Amino acid sequence: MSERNVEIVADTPERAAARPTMSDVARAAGVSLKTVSRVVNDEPGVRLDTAHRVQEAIQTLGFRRNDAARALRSGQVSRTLGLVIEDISNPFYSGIMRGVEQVAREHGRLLIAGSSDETPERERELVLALCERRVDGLIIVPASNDHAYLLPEMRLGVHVVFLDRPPVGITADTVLLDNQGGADAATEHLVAQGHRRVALVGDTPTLFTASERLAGYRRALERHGLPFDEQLVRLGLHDADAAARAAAGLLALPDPPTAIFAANNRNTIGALRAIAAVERTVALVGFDDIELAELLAVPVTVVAGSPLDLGEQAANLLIERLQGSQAPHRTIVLPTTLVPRGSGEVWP
Amino acid sequence: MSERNVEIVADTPERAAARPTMSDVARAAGVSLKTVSRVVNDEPGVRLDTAHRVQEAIQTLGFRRNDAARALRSGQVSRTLGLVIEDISNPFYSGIMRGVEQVAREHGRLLIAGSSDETPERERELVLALCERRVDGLIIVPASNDHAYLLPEMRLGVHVVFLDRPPVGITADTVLLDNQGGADAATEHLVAQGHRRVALVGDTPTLFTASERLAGYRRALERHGLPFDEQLVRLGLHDADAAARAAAGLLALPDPPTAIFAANNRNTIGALRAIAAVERTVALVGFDDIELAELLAVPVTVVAGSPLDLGEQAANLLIERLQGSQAPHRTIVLPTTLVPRGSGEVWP
DNA sequence: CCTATCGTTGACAACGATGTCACGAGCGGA
DNA sequence: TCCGCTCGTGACATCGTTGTCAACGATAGG
Repeated sequence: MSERNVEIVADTPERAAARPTMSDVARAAGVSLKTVSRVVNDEPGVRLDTAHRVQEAIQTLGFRRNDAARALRSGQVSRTLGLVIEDISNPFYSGIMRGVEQVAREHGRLLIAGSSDETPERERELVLALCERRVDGLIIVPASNDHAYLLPEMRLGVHVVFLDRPPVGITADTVLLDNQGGADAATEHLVAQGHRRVALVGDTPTLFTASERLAGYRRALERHGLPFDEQLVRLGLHDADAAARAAAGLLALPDPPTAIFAANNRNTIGALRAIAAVERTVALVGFDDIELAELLAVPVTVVAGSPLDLGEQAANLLIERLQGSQAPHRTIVLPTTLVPRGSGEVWP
Repeated sequence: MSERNVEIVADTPERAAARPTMSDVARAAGVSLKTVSRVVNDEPGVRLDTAHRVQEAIQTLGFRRNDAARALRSGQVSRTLGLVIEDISNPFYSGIMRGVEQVAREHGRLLIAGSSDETPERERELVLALCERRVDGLIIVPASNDHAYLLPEMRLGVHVVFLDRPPVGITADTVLLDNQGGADAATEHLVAQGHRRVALVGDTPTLFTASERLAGYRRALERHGLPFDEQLVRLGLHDADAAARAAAGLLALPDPPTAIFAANNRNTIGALRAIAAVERTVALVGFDDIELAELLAVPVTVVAGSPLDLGEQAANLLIERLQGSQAPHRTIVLPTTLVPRGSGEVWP
């Protein structure tokens, strides 16, 4: 038949050798399997020179403990936390992720993360995949509108902390922002500057955060005896483009608003674009901080919580549970801060 | 003060029960362990009604396959990719992460990620922890200046792809941006506008990306017969504040530059701040895109590659290896694009 | 001098899954 | 009737590690 055509290329990756196991190390060091295990795990009861010989064998063979076997044998500790967020590449969520990572690292754990893209099925898929991998615990920014599917998992010992939005249909540890308070403060700030027609640009009120912010907005208006004008409220805006169109619509009204409260970072960006496109000055306060806000043509005033804090608090709650805490479920509400930078302090 | 950090107490979490195993399911369904395994893995050779009974038992018991045991028994496939980047919360890197995640998902894999914080030790720590967890492969944005420590791992079958910067001391698949070309194009663009004194604000040239961009800058200057003026070159600037101070220094020179090339996103932000602080108009082109660039007082012109693409390409290379490709190591260089937005097209 | 104790080590089972192989029932063909 | 075949199923070894317990020599105590 045809000759084999051997191709020799410099730098071709080498064929994989077999990973050495503890037995291999034991043989090389002339000790028993168990002794190697003791050395690897810093257990007491190994003479120093024995330990030394084992260490050397580990080095030369390039041994690395097989975590799967370890996890299998000794209970289910994967030393891994699972994180499900909406979109890894959104700065708000990557900030959260950073906070979670920091705490995880302090406790010797790694992070498996995935984006749910705001779809319930993907959230479920991710969560179940994480459970199969036996993560020690889960932190979830919910996209789903029913978390009953988590009940069996939780009953079987998976600890879950909800972040940014509360779970639906079950109770669990939760970390939230003070959405109502923040929205109230933002609106209040605009009213205090003398604005009487304050518009709202927000996401769909089926989202917990969106409806809370809407409620805060209404609360502030009511407190000041201002009417809630449906014409000035645009909801269901999930991306910056939709928000920009909605804001443009607001500004084109016969009796347009003099100020806008944008209820999340994407809405703020949209509102900014719409405002930039008209001659008038229009006041703007956004919910969530945005990068470079202070370098914009008109620096943006925002109310914001710290994503890093959110992540850290959630991770801390989770770690407490992993350490055996049987305390009742808690909901932690983190404050928001008003950061005046200019856009909220203007008047037409 | 109003209440902050409100804690709302709800019900107490239940004590963990034991997770059911395949044996439990088998007992419940009145079949053997192996049959359950077949059902769970969609293997052929199970009668439909048997399969159905097993499915039911799985449902009622809340069985979830133990991935550790599975991985242990059947080779080392954790269906997980490891990603080591500098900082999860930096938009450039979270863009990369998103790209990697997308490809990983298409191939049924999850992502374990960690931040190296640009320190070699942390990179090593992370990489080794990931190897212990037997990730199928690694994608690394190197912080270390010597990757020989990876050789044993690679010999033992861990596939590694380097991203954004090449490895040092070993060869492996690598995905880079066209740093020189991009820097050249940025400088060229400024020179074409008539600028003769173009400054450079960059990171330390021990970083591969920084030195390449410096080289591109020099190349463009030389091509146009312009002198390389050391006074106009500020290096070693790793964060926005340092870059801002350096840029301010440049602008305070007796014969200041009329244009600045900022060699990464943090440098660009610093330069923007410095420019905003002086009366003069100063041209600016940045390397890497920045969010909201188009909404800034003067929209920023940049040369940029797509972080998403970077991540996707790297993940694709890795997946190919996992599927057994023995091809020689490749280095893929992705192009950058010049995006003129205004700041690069001004003249004092 | 004999036992009790200690420090060090190893033999062996077990974790929960998968791969191999063998078994019995049912069927068609000789 | 018997053989050979397929189909559905189960018994059992096995992956690499850790927990349990026993064995060993050395030392101390009675």
